[in-house]
Amino acid sequence: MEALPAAFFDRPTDRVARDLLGRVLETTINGIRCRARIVETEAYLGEHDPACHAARGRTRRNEVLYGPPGTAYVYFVYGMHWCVNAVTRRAGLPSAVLIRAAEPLEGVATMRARRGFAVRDADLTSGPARLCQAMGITGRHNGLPLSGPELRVLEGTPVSRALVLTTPRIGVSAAADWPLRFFVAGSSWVSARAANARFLADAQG
DNA sequence: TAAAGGATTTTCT
DNA sequence: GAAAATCCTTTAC
Repeated sequence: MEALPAAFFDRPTDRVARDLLGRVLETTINGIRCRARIVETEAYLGEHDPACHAARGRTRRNEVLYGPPGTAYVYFVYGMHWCVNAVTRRAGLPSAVLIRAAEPLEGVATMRARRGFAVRDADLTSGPARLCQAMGITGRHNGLPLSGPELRVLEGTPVSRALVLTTPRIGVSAAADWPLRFFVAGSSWVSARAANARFLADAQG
């Protein structure tokens, strides 16, 4: 399977987020290969998007967002978790797609070991920080191309149907009421947050 | 089964 | 000093 070219990511961010569903995230760390099929993404559009890390301009933390498309933006949150993004659009335009959940395909035993053997299968990779922990992605990978030896996004098989959720933030600080843009494939491996948003969307008709 | 609170540290005000 | 693109455990119903 081929890695997606940088040109794939040099497009409007919401389109990249939609098109990443069904693609395959691959890590090869210490010679151990893990693969997972992406089932949930989230688009962060740029400096004008208050949810985006670049909303308040360029800082040391977010400078990778301003770099070329097709690189990994890996950041640390809540004092303990890593999350991985694919940087989109040309250098100077700070936007990215957060990879929120995936379905384990290969290297599942390693994922289980990294996550702790007590976790249930359904919790292995169903969240942005869970996914990074299972795949072995850390700050070491920040700024690396997504077609490198350790970290890649492969062609996979794009999904024909997807759910697009534009929702208020759920379960985070109450003051933040700007919309988030989730893209979800039909899968049982989505995060609790997307499942909740999906439920709310259904409930509202 | 849902809701609430803690963990833990970087980042920016 | 406060908040953060989260996860996990505990507590209550």
